[in-house]
Amino acid sequence: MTNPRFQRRKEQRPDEIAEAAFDVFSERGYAGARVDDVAKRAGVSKGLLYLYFRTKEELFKAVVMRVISPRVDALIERLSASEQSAEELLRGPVQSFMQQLPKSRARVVIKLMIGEGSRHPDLVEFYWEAVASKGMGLIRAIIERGESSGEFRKTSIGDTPQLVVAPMLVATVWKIVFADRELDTDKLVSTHIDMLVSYLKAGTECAS
Amino acid sequence: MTNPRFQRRKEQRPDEIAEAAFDVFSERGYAGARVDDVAKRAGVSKGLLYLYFRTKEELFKAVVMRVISPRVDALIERLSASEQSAEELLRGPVQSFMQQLPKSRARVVIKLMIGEGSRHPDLVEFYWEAVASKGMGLIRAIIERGESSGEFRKTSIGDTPQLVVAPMLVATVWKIVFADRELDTDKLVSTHIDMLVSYLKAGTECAS
DNA sequence: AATATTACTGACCCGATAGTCAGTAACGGT
DNA sequence: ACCGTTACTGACTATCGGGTCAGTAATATT
Repeated sequence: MTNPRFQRRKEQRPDEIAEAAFDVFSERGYAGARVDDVAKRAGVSKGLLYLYFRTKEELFKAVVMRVISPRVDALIERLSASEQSAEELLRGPVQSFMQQLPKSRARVVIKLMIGEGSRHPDLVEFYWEAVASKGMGLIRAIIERGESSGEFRKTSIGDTPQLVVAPMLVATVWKIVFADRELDTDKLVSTHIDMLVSYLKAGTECAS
Repeated sequence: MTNPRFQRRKEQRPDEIAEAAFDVFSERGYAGARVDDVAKRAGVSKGLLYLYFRTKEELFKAVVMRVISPRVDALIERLSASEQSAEELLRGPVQSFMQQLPKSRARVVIKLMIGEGSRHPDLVEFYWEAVASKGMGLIRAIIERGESSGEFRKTSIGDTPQLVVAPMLVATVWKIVFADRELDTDKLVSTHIDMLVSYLKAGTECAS
Protein backbone atom coordinates (compact mmCIF):
# COMPACT_ATOMS: atom_id res chain seq x y z
CA MET A 1 0.00 0.00 0.00
CA THR A 2 2.93 2.32 -0.62
CA ASN A 3 1.92 4.26 -3.67
CA PRO A 4 4.55 6.92 -4.30
CA ARG A 5 4.01 10.39 -2.82
CA PHE A 6 5.02 11.97 -6.10
CA GLN A 7 6.47 11.21 -9.48
CA ARG A 8 9.54 12.61 -11.16
CA ARG A 9 8.40 14.17 -14.41
CA LYS A 10 10.92 16.82 -15.30
CA GLU A 11 9.63 17.18 -18.85
CA GLN A 12 5.95 17.81 -18.25
CA ARG A 13 6.19 19.96 -15.14
CA PRO A 14 6.75 23.37 -16.72
CA ASP A 15 3.77 22.98 -19.01
CA GLU A 16 1.55 21.74 -16.23
CA ILE A 17 2.56 24.59 -13.98
CA ALA A 18 2.10 27.19 -16.71
CA GLU A 19 -1.32 25.76 -17.46
CA ALA A 20 -2.35 26.02 -13.83
CA ALA A 21 -0.89 29.50 -13.61
CA PHE A 22 -2.94 30.55 -16.60
CA ASP A 23 -6.11 29.50 -14.82
CA VAL A 24 -5.21 31.25 -11.62
CA PHE A 25 -4.11 34.46 -13.34
CA SER A 26 -7.36 34.39 -15.30
CA GLU A 27 -9.44 34.34 -12.19
CA ARG A 28 -7.40 36.62 -9.98
CA GLY A 29 -5.19 38.80 -12.16
CA TYR A 30 -1.46 38.94 -11.64
CA ALA A 31 -1.31 40.69 -8.30
CA GLY A 32 -4.22 38.72 -6.90
CA ALA A 33 -2.90 35.30 -7.84
CA ARG A 34 -1.06 33.39 -5.14
CA VAL A 35 1.89 31.29 -6.12
CA ASP A 36 0.75 28.72 -3.56
CA ASP A 37 -2.53 28.36 -5.41
CA VAL A 38 -0.79 27.90 -8.72
CA ALA A 39 1.33 25.15 -7.21
CA LYS A 40 -1.66 23.52 -5.58
CA ARG A 41 -3.63 23.55 -8.79
CA ALA A 42 -0.71 22.04 -10.66
CA GLY A 43 -0.54 19.33 -7.99
CA VAL A 44 2.97 20.36 -7.09
CA SER A 45 4.79 21.96 -4.19
CA LYS A 46 5.71 25.61 -4.26
CA GLY A 47 9.35 24.69 -4.05
CA LEU A 48 9.19 22.83 -7.32
CA LEU A 49 7.53 25.72 -9.03
CA TYR A 50 10.45 27.91 -8.03
CA LEU A 51 12.77 25.33 -9.48
CA TYR A 52 11.32 25.89 -12.94
CA PHE A 53 10.42 29.58 -12.72
CA ARG A 54 12.75 31.93 -10.95
CA THR A 55 10.11 34.43 -9.86
CA LYS A 56 6.39 35.02 -10.08
CA GLU A 57 6.99 37.54 -12.82
CA GLU A 58 8.94 35.00 -14.85
CA LEU A 59 5.98 32.68 -14.51
CA PHE A 60 3.65 35.40 -15.69
CA LYS A 61 5.68 35.99 -18.81
CA ALA A 62 5.92 32.31 -19.59
CA VAL A 63 2.16 32.01 -19.39
CA VAL A 64 1.46 34.87 -21.75
CA MET A 65 3.98 33.65 -24.27
CA ARG A 66 2.70 30.10 -24.27
CA VAL A 67 -0.92 31.03 -24.77
CA ILE A 68 -0.57 33.76 -27.33
CA SER A 69 2.21 32.98 -29.72
CA PRO A 70 0.90 29.69 -31.12
CA ARG A 71 -2.50 31.21 -31.81
CA VAL A 72 -1.18 34.22 -33.66
CA ASP A 73 1.30 32.25 -35.68
CA ALA A 74 -1.33 29.75 -36.69
CA LEU A 75 -3.58 32.50 -37.97
CA ILE A 76 -0.83 34.24 -39.89
CA GLU A 77 0.17 30.92 -41.39
CA ARG A 78 -3.33 30.10 -42.49
CA LEU A 79 -4.05 33.46 -44.01
CA SER A 80 -0.84 33.95 -45.89
CA ALA A 81 -1.19 30.50 -47.44
CA SER A 82 -4.71 31.34 -48.61
CA GLU A 83 -5.56 32.32 -52.17
CA GLN A 84 -8.83 33.99 -51.29
CA SER A 85 -9.74 37.50 -52.30
CA ALA A 86 -9.51 40.28 -49.74
CA GLU A 87 -13.25 40.32 -49.21
CA GLU A 88 -13.37 36.58 -48.75
CA LEU A 89 -10.58 36.78 -46.22
CA LEU A 90 -12.39 39.45 -44.24
CA ARG A 91 -15.76 37.72 -44.33
CA GLY A 92 -14.24 34.30 -43.71
CA PRO A 93 -11.23 33.62 -41.50
CA VAL A 94 -10.79 37.14 -40.16
CA GLN A 95 -14.39 37.38 -39.11
CA SER A 96 -14.47 33.99 -37.48
CA PHE A 97 -11.23 34.65 -35.64
CA MET A 98 -12.67 37.88 -34.32
CA GLN A 99 -15.77 36.04 -33.22
CA GLN A 100 -13.85 33.32 -31.44
CA LEU A 101 -11.34 35.34 -29.46
CA PRO A 102 -13.73 37.04 -27.04
CA LYS A 103 -15.08 33.64 -26.06
CA SER A 104 -11.75 31.90 -25.86
CA ARG A 105 -9.43 31.53 -22.93
CA ALA A 106 -7.00 33.84 -24.66
CA ARG A 107 -9.22 36.75 -23.81
CA VAL A 108 -7.71 36.74 -20.37
CA VAL A 109 -4.37 37.72 -21.80
CA ILE A 110 -5.95 40.91 -23.05
CA LYS A 111 -7.15 41.56 -19.54
CA LEU A 112 -3.72 40.96 -18.09
CA MET A 113 -2.02 43.18 -20.65
CA ILE A 114 -4.38 46.04 -19.96
CA GLY A 115 -4.49 45.65 -16.22
CA GLU A 116 -0.88 44.88 -15.42
CA GLY A 117 1.07 45.61 -18.57
CA SER A 118 2.33 48.93 -17.27
CA ARG A 119 4.35 47.17 -14.60
CA HIS A 120 5.90 44.68 -17.03
CA PRO A 121 7.37 46.73 -19.83
CA ASP A 122 9.33 43.91 -21.37
CA LEU A 123 6.19 41.82 -21.49
CA VAL A 124 4.46 44.59 -23.38
CA GLU A 125 7.45 44.70 -25.68
CA PHE A 126 7.13 40.98 -26.32
CA TYR A 127 3.41 41.29 -26.88
CA TRP A 128 3.96 44.05 -29.35
CA GLU A 129 6.50 42.04 -31.32
CA ALA A 130 4.71 38.70 -31.21
CA VAL A 131 1.12 39.81 -31.49
CA ALA A 132 0.09 43.38 -32.05
CA SER A 133 2.49 44.38 -34.79
CA LYS A 134 2.05 41.09 -36.63
CA GLY A 135 -1.71 41.38 -36.43
CA MET A 136 -1.76 44.95 -37.65
CA GLY A 137 0.58 44.03 -40.46
CA LEU A 138 -1.67 41.21 -41.52
CA ILE A 139 -4.76 43.38 -41.64
CA ARG A 140 -2.92 46.07 -43.55
CA ALA A 141 -1.72 43.52 -46.07
CA ILE A 142 -5.25 42.29 -46.67
CA ILE A 143 -6.58 45.79 -47.19
CA GLU A 144 -3.77 46.61 -49.56
CA ARG A 145 -4.30 43.43 -51.51
CA GLY A 146 -7.92 44.45 -51.95
CA GLU A 147 -6.96 47.94 -53.02
CA SER A 148 -4.43 46.88 -55.62
CA SER A 149 -6.70 44.20 -57.07
CA GLY A 150 -9.42 46.78 -57.57
CA GLU A 151 -11.80 45.13 -55.10
CA PHE A 152 -11.61 48.09 -52.78
CA ARG A 153 -11.30 51.79 -53.36
CA LYS A 154 -8.58 53.80 -51.68
CA THR A 155 -9.53 54.71 -48.12
CA SER A 156 -7.69 55.56 -44.94
CA ILE A 157 -8.56 52.20 -43.37
CA GLY A 158 -5.17 50.85 -44.39
CA ASP A 159 -3.57 53.45 -42.14
CA THR A 160 -5.58 52.40 -39.09
CA PRO A 161 -5.90 48.62 -39.04
CA GLN A 162 -6.97 48.94 -35.41
CA LEU A 163 -10.32 49.94 -36.83
CA VAL A 164 -10.87 46.54 -38.37
CA VAL A 165 -10.16 44.80 -35.13
CA ALA A 166 -12.10 47.19 -32.92
CA PRO A 167 -15.30 45.17 -32.40
CA MET A 168 -13.27 42.16 -31.33
CA LEU A 169 -11.67 44.22 -28.63
CA VAL A 170 -14.96 45.70 -27.56
CA ALA A 171 -16.56 42.28 -27.32
CA THR A 172 -13.60 41.01 -25.35
CA VAL A 173 -13.59 43.87 -22.91
CA TRP A 174 -17.35 43.69 -22.56
CA LYS A 175 -17.17 40.05 -21.63
CA ILE A 176 -14.37 40.73 -19.16
CA VAL A 177 -16.19 43.51 -17.39
CA PHE A 178 -19.87 42.70 -17.77
CA ALA A 179 -19.62 38.94 -18.20
CA ASP A 180 -23.26 38.19 -17.59
CA ARG A 181 -24.91 41.12 -19.35
CA GLU A 182 -25.84 39.87 -22.77
CA LEU A 183 -23.97 40.93 -25.83
CA ASP A 184 -24.21 39.09 -29.11
CA THR A 185 -20.55 38.88 -30.00
CA ASP A 186 -21.09 37.20 -33.32
CA LYS A 187 -23.57 39.76 -34.49
CA LEU A 188 -21.40 42.62 -33.32
CA VAL A 189 -18.51 41.36 -35.37
CA SER A 190 -20.44 40.38 -38.46
CA THR A 191 -22.30 43.68 -38.60
CA HIS A 192 -19.02 45.48 -38.39
CA ILE A 193 -17.40 43.44 -41.12
CA ASP A 194 -20.41 44.03 -43.28
CA MET A 195 -20.16 47.75 -42.72
CA LEU A 196 -16.45 47.69 -43.33
CA VAL A 197 -16.63 45.82 -46.60
CA SER A 198 -19.39 47.96 -47.99
CA TYR A 199 -17.40 51.04 -47.06
CA LEU A 200 -14.33 49.69 -48.78
CA LYS A 201 -16.34 48.81 -51.88
CA ALA A 202 -18.48 51.94 -52.03
CA GLY A 203 -18.60 53.30 -55.56
CA THR A 204 -17.85 49.88 -56.98
CA GLU A 205 -21.47 48.87 -57.30
CA CYS A 206 -23.27 52.06 -58.12
CA ALA A 207 -21.86 55.10 -59.82
CA SER A 208 -21.83 58.03 -57.44
CA MET B 1 9.38 80.08 13.74
CA THR B 2 6.55 77.83 14.78
CA ASN B 3 4.57 77.33 11.62
CA PRO B 4 1.88 74.76 12.27
CA ARG B 5 2.60 71.10 11.54
CA PHE B 6 -0.73 70.75 9.80
CA GLN B 7 -3.96 72.52 9.13
CA ARG B 8 -7.49 71.43 9.88
CA ARG B 9 -9.38 71.43 6.61
CA LYS B 10 -12.23 69.03 7.01
CA GLU B 11 -13.99 70.21 3.88
CA GLN B 12 -11.25 69.85 1.32
CA ARG B 13 -9.62 66.68 2.57
CA PRO B 14 -11.81 64.08 0.88
CA ASP B 15 -11.38 65.70 -2.50
CA GLU B 16 -7.65 66.06 -2.07
CA ILE B 17 -7.28 62.47 -0.99
CA ALA B 18 -9.45 61.19 -3.82
CA GLU B 19 -7.41 63.23 -6.25
CA ALA B 20 -4.18 61.75 -4.98
CA ALA B 21 -5.68 58.28 -5.00
CA PHE B 22 -6.67 58.74 -8.60
CA ASP B 23 -3.07 59.45 -9.52
CA VAL B 24 -1.71 56.51 -7.60
CA PHE B 25 -4.31 54.08 -8.89
CA SER B 26 -3.54 55.32 -12.41
CA GLU B 27 0.09 54.47 -12.08
CA ARG B 28 -0.13 51.28 -10.07
CA GLY B 29 -3.59 49.80 -10.49
CA TYR B 30 -5.73 48.99 -7.50
CA ALA B 31 -3.79 46.10 -6.04
CA GLY B 32 -0.44 47.77 -6.69
CA ALA B 33 -1.34 51.06 -5.07
CA ARG B 34 -0.27 51.55 -1.48
CA VAL B 35 -2.54 53.47 0.83
CA ASP B 36 0.57 54.96 2.39
CA ASP B 37 1.51 56.44 -0.96
CA VAL B 38 -1.91 57.89 -1.49
CA ALA B 39 -1.72 59.56 1.91
CA LYS B 40 1.77 60.83 1.25
CA ARG B 41 0.80 62.29 -2.09
CA ALA B 42 -2.20 63.98 -0.53
CA GLY B 43 0.14 65.43 2.09
CA VAL B 44 -1.74 63.69 4.83
CA SER B 45 -1.22 60.87 7.30
CA LYS B 46 -2.60 57.43 6.67
CA GLY B 47 -4.73 57.69 9.76
CA LEU B 48 -6.58 60.68 8.39
CA LEU B 49 -7.28 58.91 5.16
CA TYR B 50 -8.97 56.14 7.10
CA LEU B 51 -11.06 58.76 8.84
CA TYR B 52 -12.65 59.76 5.55
CA PHE B 53 -12.63 56.41 3.76
CA ARG B 54 -13.40 53.27 5.70
CA THR B 55 -11.33 50.92 3.54
CA LYS B 56 -9.11 50.96 0.49
CA GLU B 57 -11.98 49.60 -1.55
CA GLU B 58 -14.23 52.43 -0.44
CA LEU B 59 -11.56 54.83 -1.61
CA PHE B 60 -11.39 53.07 -4.93
CA LYS B 61 -15.11 53.42 -5.47
CA ALA B 62 -15.10 57.06 -4.50
CA VAL B 63 -12.40 57.74 -7.06
CA VAL B 64 -14.21 56.04 -9.91
CA MET B 65 -17.46 57.76 -9.13
CA ARG B 66 -15.95 61.20 -8.89
CA VAL B 67 -14.15 60.97 -12.20
CA ILE B 68 -16.79 59.31 -14.31
CA SER B 69 -20.21 60.50 -13.33
CA PRO B 70 -19.80 64.21 -14.01
CA ARG B 71 -18.41 63.53 -17.46
CA VAL B 72 -21.19 61.19 -18.53
CA ASP B 73 -23.94 63.35 -17.16
CA ALA B 74 -22.53 66.42 -18.87
CA LEU B 75 -22.53 64.63 -22.21
CA ILE B 76 -26.05 63.30 -21.83
CA GLU B 77 -27.22 66.75 -20.81
CA ARG B 78 -25.63 68.40 -23.79
CA LEU B 79 -26.89 65.92 -26.35
CA SER B 80 -30.45 65.66 -25.18
CA ALA B 81 -30.76 69.44 -25.21
CA SER B 82 -29.53 69.58 -28.79
CA GLU B 83 -31.75 70.01 -31.81
CA GLN B 84 -29.24 68.66 -34.29
CA SER B 85 -29.94 65.88 -36.74
CA ALA B 86 -28.66 62.39 -36.04
CA GLU B 87 -25.82 62.77 -38.50
CA GLU B 88 -24.79 66.09 -37.04
CA LEU B 89 -24.79 64.60 -33.58
CA LEU B 90 -22.58 61.72 -34.67
CA ARG B 91 -20.16 63.89 -36.61
CA GLY B 92 -20.14 66.60 -33.98
CA PRO B 93 -20.38 66.01 -30.24
CA VAL B 94 -20.25 62.22 -30.32
CA GLN B 95 -17.14 62.19 -32.46
CA SER B 96 -15.34 64.78 -30.40
CA PHE B 97 -16.21 63.02 -27.16
CA MET B 98 -14.82 59.81 -28.55
CA GLN B 99 -11.67 61.62 -29.58
CA GLN B 100 -11.19 63.22 -26.20
CA LEU B 101 -11.70 60.27 -23.89
CA PRO B 102 -8.62 58.24 -24.82
CA LYS B 103 -6.44 61.26 -24.10
CA SER B 104 -8.20 62.26 -20.93
CA ARG B 105 -7.50 61.18 -17.39
CA ALA B 106 -10.74 59.27 -17.39
CA ARG B 107 -9.12 56.61 -19.51
CA VAL B 108 -7.58 55.19 -16.38
CA VAL B 109 -11.00 54.28 -15.10
CA ILE B 110 -11.40 52.01 -18.10
CA LYS B 111 -8.15 50.37 -17.16
CA LEU B 112 -9.22 49.85 -13.59
CA MET B 113 -12.59 48.44 -14.60
CA ILE B 114 -11.01 45.93 -16.93
CA GLY B 115 -8.14 44.98 -14.70
CA GLU B 116 -9.80 44.83 -11.32
CA GLY B 117 -13.53 45.00 -11.96
CA SER B 118 -13.98 41.29 -11.45
CA ARG B 119 -13.06 41.62 -7.80
CA HIS B 120 -15.42 44.54 -7.19
CA PRO B 121 -18.82 43.45 -8.44
CA ASP B 122 -20.73 46.32 -6.91
CA LEU B 123 -18.39 48.77 -8.58
CA VAL B 124 -19.11 47.11 -11.91
CA GLU B 125 -22.78 47.39 -11.09
CA PHE B 126 -22.40 51.09 -10.41
CA TYR B 127 -20.41 51.58 -13.58
CA TRP B 128 -23.06 49.80 -15.56
CA GLU B 129 -25.82 51.98 -14.14
CA ALA B 130 -24.01 55.28 -14.25
CA VAL B 131 -22.05 54.91 -17.45
CA ALA B 132 -22.39 51.95 -19.74
CA SER B 133 -26.15 51.59 -19.90
CA LYS B 134 -26.67 55.34 -20.15
CA GLY B 135 -24.11 55.57 -22.93
CA MET B 136 -25.57 52.71 -24.88
CA GLY B 137 -29.04 54.16 -24.47
CA LEU B 138 -27.89 57.50 -25.80
CA ILE B 139 -26.31 55.99 -28.89
CA ARG B 140 -29.35 53.88 -29.55
CA ALA B 141 -31.59 56.92 -29.26
CA ILE B 142 -29.51 58.82 -31.79
CA ILE B 143 -29.58 55.96 -34.28
CA GLU B 144 -33.31 55.58 -33.87
CA ARG B 145 -33.89 59.26 -34.31
CA GLY B 146 -32.02 59.03 -37.59
CA GLU B 147 -34.01 56.03 -38.69
CA SER B 148 -37.40 57.51 -37.98
CA SER B 149 -36.54 60.85 -39.57
CA GLY B 150 -35.53 59.04 -42.75
CA GLU B 151 -31.89 60.12 -42.52
CA PHE B 152 -30.78 56.54 -42.03
CA ARG B 153 -32.00 53.25 -43.42
CA LYS B 154 -32.87 50.39 -41.11
CA THR B 155 -29.76 48.47 -40.04
CA SER B 156 -28.77 46.32 -37.12
CA ILE B 157 -26.51 49.03 -35.71
CA GLY B 158 -29.25 50.07 -33.36
CA ASP B 159 -29.05 46.64 -31.73
CA THR B 160 -25.33 46.89 -31.09
CA PRO B 161 -24.49 50.42 -30.01
CA GLN B 162 -21.15 49.04 -28.79
CA LEU B 163 -20.15 49.14 -32.43
CA VAL B 164 -20.39 52.91 -32.57
CA VAL B 165 -18.19 53.29 -29.56
CA ALA B 166 -15.68 50.63 -30.52
CA PRO B 167 -12.86 52.83 -31.88
CA MET B 168 -12.92 54.91 -28.72
CA LEU B 169 -12.32 51.83 -26.68
CA VAL B 170 -9.60 50.61 -28.99
CA ALA B 171 -7.82 53.93 -28.87
CA THR B 172 -8.10 53.97 -25.10
CA VAL B 173 -6.78 50.47 -24.65
CA TRP B 174 -4.02 51.12 -27.15
CA LYS B 175 -2.87 54.14 -25.22
CA ILE B 176 -2.99 52.22 -21.96
CA VAL B 177 -0.93 49.32 -23.21
CA PHE B 178 1.33 50.81 -25.86
CA ALA B 179 1.44 54.39 -24.61
CA ASP B 180 4.38 55.52 -26.67
CA ARG B 181 3.74 53.67 -29.93
CA GLU B 182 2.02 56.12 -32.19
CA LEU B 183 -1.64 55.89 -32.98
CA ASP B 184 -3.60 58.75 -34.45
CA THR B 185 -6.63 58.66 -32.20
CA ASP B 186 -8.46 61.45 -33.96
CA LYS B 187 -8.10 59.85 -37.35
CA LEU B 188 -9.13 56.46 -36.03
CA VAL B 189 -12.33 57.88 -34.66
CA SER B 190 -13.17 60.16 -37.57
CA THR B 191 -12.59 57.44 -40.14
CA HIS B 192 -14.89 55.20 -38.21
CA ILE B 193 -17.64 57.77 -37.90
CA ASP B 194 -17.34 58.43 -41.59
CA MET B 195 -17.70 54.75 -42.35
CA LEU B 196 -20.58 54.42 -39.95
CA VAL B 197 -22.56 57.32 -41.34
CA SER B 198 -22.11 56.26 -44.92
CA TYR B 199 -23.24 52.75 -43.97
CA LEU B 200 -26.30 54.12 -42.25
CA LYS B 201 -27.13 56.30 -45.24
CA ALA B 202 -26.34 53.80 -47.97
CA GLY B 203 -29.10 53.76 -50.57
CA THR B 204 -30.07 57.30 -49.72
CA GLU B 205 -27.76 58.88 -52.22
CA CYS B 206 -27.71 56.41 -55.08
CA ALA B 207 -30.41 53.93 -55.98
CA SER B 208 -29.18 50.41 -55.42
C1' DA C 1 -5.89 82.81 29.04
C1' DA C 2 -8.05 78.64 29.97
C1' DT C 3 -10.81 74.88 28.28
C1' DA C 4 -13.19 71.94 25.12
C1' DT C 5 -13.43 69.90 20.82
C1' DT C 6 -11.87 67.28 17.11
C1' DA C 7 -8.92 67.09 12.89
C1' DC C 8 -4.91 64.99 12.49
C1' DT C 9 -0.43 62.14 13.34
C1' DG C 10 2.57 58.12 13.15
C1' DA C 11 4.13 54.13 15.56
C1' DC C 12 2.33 49.82 15.93
C1' DC C 13 -0.08 45.30 14.91
C1' DC C 14 -0.84 41.37 12.26
C1' DG C 15 -2.28 38.57 8.43
C1' DA C 16 -0.81 37.38 3.95
C1' DT C 17 2.42 35.79 0.67
C1' DA C 18 6.91 35.82 -2.28
C1' DG C 19 10.81 33.31 -2.00
C1' DT C 20 14.37 29.75 0.52
C1' DC C 21 16.51 25.59 1.86
C1' DA C 22 17.52 21.46 4.52
C1' DG C 23 15.84 17.27 4.01
C1' DT C 24 13.30 13.21 1.54
C1' DA C 25 12.22 9.84 -1.69
C1' DA C 26 11.79 8.38 -6.62
C1' DC C 27 14.34 6.32 -10.11
C1' DG C 28 18.49 4.87 -13.04
C1' DG C 29 22.75 2.56 -12.90
C1' DT C 30 25.64 -1.15 -11.13
C1' DA D 1 20.09 -5.11 -3.23
C1' DC D 2 22.61 -1.10 -2.74
C1' DC D 3 24.16 3.38 -4.03
C1' DG D 4 24.15 8.14 -6.24
C1' DT D 5 21.80 11.58 -8.35
C1' DT D 6 18.34 14.89 -8.40
C1' DA D 7 13.30 15.88 -8.79
C1' DC D 8 10.57 17.06 -5.32
C1' DT D 9 8.57 18.50 -0.55
C1' DG D 10 6.87 21.62 3.00
C1' DA D 11 8.06 24.14 6.98
C1' DC D 12 10.31 28.33 7.56
C1' DT D 13 11.75 33.37 7.01
C1' DA D 14 11.44 38.04 5.62
C1' DT D 15 8.83 41.59 4.05
C1' DC D 16 5.21 44.18 2.79
C1' DG D 17 1.04 46.67 3.37
C1' DG D 18 -3.95 47.25 5.11
C1' DG D 19 -5.94 48.82 9.06
C1' DT D 20 -5.88 50.65 14.23
C1' DC D 21 -5.57 53.74 18.06
C1' DA D 22 -3.49 56.32 21.84
C1' DG D 23 -1.88 60.56 21.78
C1' DT D 24 -1.05 65.57 19.88
C1' DA D 25 -1.94 70.02 18.43
C1' DA D 26 -4.83 73.30 15.72
C1' DT D 27 -8.97 75.85 16.12
C1' DA D 28 -13.54 77.33 18.41
C1' DT D 29 -15.61 78.95 22.53
C1' DT D 30 -15.69 81.11 26.80
